[in-house]
Amino acid sequence: MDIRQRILDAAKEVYAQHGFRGATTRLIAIQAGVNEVTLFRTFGSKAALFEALMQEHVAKSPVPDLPDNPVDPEAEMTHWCAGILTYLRENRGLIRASFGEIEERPESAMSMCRGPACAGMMLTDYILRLRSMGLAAADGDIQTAVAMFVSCIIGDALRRDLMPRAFPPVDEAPARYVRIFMRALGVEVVRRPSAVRSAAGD
Amino acid sequence: MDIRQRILDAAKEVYAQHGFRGATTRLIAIQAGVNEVTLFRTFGSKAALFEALMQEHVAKSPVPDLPDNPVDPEAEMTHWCAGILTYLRENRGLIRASFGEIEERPESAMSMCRGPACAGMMLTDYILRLRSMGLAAADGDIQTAVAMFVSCIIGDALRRDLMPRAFPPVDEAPARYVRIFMRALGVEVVRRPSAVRSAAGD
DNA sequence: CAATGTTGCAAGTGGGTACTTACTTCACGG
DNA sequence: CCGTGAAGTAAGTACCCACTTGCAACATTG
Repeated sequence: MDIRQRILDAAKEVYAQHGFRGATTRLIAIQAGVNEVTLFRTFGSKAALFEALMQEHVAKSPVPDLPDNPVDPEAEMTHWCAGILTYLRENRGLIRASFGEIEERPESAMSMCRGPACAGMMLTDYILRLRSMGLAAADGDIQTAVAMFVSCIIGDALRRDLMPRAFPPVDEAPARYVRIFMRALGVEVVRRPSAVRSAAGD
Repeated sequence: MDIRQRILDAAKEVYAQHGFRGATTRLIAIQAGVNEVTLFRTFGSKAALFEALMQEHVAKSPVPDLPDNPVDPEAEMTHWCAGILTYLRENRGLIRASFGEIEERPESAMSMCRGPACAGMMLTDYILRLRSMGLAAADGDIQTAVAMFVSCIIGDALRRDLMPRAFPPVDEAPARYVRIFMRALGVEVVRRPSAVRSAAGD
């Protein structure tokens, strides 16, 4: 594989585990299987390496999307939620480390926020569509409900390993979160023959 | 003030801003207004100092409580929520830094989790009391709703400064969160002459 | 085969960090 | 007024870190 990419991957892993200060160029080089000097020849400095790392992360953060024409809101939101959860869990270490260094390196934390911010806007739009179709209550506090939902997903991804008993089982979590969210906003459960089977147990 | 306490306070502040590695004994000593040698004479080592810091933090984390006999659930939960939010916001830096270093220093992150875990249990008990009084729906998924609520509060406290537009206004937040939470669990709004005025705007 | 470019290796530089040692200063109580 | 203990000061030790330099090994290409 490309040496540049190998170093970036190594940096990501080491940074997630040890933070910026703890991610020494030596550790990164060892993890990447290259010489430390090669690291400096490729990126110039540790700061430049991490700038490249953050750029790469923002460039390839895949937020799944919600359909423009809702058919089965529960199934659609559950699938969407599961996708985001998976992504956040895979990058758990990176996100946690970045948040922990907000005060010293705000840019990297900002990079991590772009995904959630985007997800929140997508969900808001989706609920507005549901409402205009008469599938959601007219008096729901959408902004707050969405904020809660997004925080909930982030919280699950970042804190589940610390306090596992505080969360519903991994495989049921997305469906359960969506259920609560729907009830809070008065979104009706649509029953149609073609609908994907509900993933939520009861 | 006691020199020991001054060092502890300084360590807390510097740690919140720079993390464990960044919180050098030199910085802490300057912040505390004492000589670096005094720090070592008092605590022995940097590690011991931070152990003491975490112990102190756990010892004095004030989780407000919910009444045993609910009268006005909305007002009571709103007040409780506001209390927790205030506490979490005051310790935002400390909590974020600890979470960021989970991989390297799990104990400190664990210390930070005791508060939220406790809060979740209190809220669960409270809702069960409401349900037994017939004030909450019998079919609500309490565990999940509580998990969402706790994540939501933590998310607000830790991420509001990063993405302020994603949250309801600070002064309205507790009331709004509680409203959504109540609706999700089918908790009825009680109207009594003696009840505290609802803090939630609509 | 020769020139070139990429990588590894060994060593070093300057600065920071945790922690120590030896000495001084100073307030306080007998 | 003298002894004691708590605090400051100065200097040093051993180590780690980002980053540099000079050179050797090797593959690619003309």
